[in-house]
Amino acid sequence: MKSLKYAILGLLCRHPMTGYEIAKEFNFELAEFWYANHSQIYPELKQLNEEGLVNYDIEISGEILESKRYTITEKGHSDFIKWLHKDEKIQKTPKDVFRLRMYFSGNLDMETRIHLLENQRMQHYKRLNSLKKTFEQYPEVPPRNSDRFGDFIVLRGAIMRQENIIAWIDECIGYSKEDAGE
Amino acid sequence: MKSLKYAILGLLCRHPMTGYEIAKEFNFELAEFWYANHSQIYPELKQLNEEGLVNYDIEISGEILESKRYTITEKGHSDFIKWLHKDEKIQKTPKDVFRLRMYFSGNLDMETRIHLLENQRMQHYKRLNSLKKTFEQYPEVPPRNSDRFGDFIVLRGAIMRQENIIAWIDECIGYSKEDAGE
DNA sequence: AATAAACATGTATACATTGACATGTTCTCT
DNA sequence: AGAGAACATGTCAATGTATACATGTTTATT
Repeated sequence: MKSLKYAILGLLCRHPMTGYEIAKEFNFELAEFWYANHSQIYPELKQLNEEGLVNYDIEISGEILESKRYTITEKGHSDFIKWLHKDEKIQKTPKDVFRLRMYFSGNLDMETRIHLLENQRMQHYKRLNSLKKTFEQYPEVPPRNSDRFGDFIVLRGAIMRQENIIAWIDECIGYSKEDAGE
Repeated sequence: MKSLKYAILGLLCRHPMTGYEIAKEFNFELAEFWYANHSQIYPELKQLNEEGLVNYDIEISGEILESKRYTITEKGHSDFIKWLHKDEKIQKTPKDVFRLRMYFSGNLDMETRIHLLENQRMQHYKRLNSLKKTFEQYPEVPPRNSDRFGDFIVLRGAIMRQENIIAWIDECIGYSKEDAGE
């Protein structure tokens, strides 16, 4: 696996970053498909440094506050590129607690079932809108070789995924309401 | 979270099962949204038994081969129903290694990028077809209160998800090929 | 001047998950 | 009669992840 390793190396390919900045990326922009807390990132950076895949320079803010700005090494870069080229089996479909609930929804009365579905729908809808807002930053498809192209297609994928979940929930609500009067 | 606990209790709500049978479910039918190995299931069943949520009877096959058939207790049932009723925040969007790759695809030449996309597409397409095959078992929507209704909507969701991933990959291929001649 | 938010880095504990180790029985097919 | 698949249950070690613990500085706001 070791995907975190490559997620970090990939970011450092773009430009040098501190652990703090990487953690921020993993909790905002990238969060649509990857995330990690700083408690995972700092030890990982330490290890990558020991393996010679990254170096760092210490920067001082103000009087004494230190931060380590990590730079990818040549070895780190080639490791990353190698990983990026690998053909991959599609991953196991992700665990989904809500689908697990719906799988067992025969144990719920129709009212509760619809309530749960509509609650999820509402939340996914909000999320979709916030993604669409972000998407407005791209009035056109960015150049295919820029970093922004990667950002763009992944964001587009997140929107499509979100719309699809909502469509599924709508279908479920529809099925549940069908002949509900009988 | 302890979702595994409720996944198991939910199955046992339907009818008594052995650990082996539960493991099979988690690696076939349910695998579209949940899975676990037997190495996780057996200890979990042991604990559920200690908590008084399940009981078991020992069955003998042949001469000596023992299997434990687990039954849900009243406490187990009410615990499960309580969990099933809970409103939930939507879960974090799942990690996705392929999207991570595509996020960094600016580092790949166009040929490799399209190759990776088409490879994923092919695999997802196969998966979609096998889901559709399973779906043929449902010529109509099962009764809303049957267990099969849960199976049905979750399978429908899996198909929609799969179609959506393929649509996204097609978009990505389209964007990548656009003005590729320049 | 005080407070809160953001910057900055780390460790520790608990839990979840995977894959291997470990052992044996029963059934089905050839 | 033998082989292989399926049945059946468990443990262990390593890895991955989440949450909390721990400590402090700098910047922006009031």
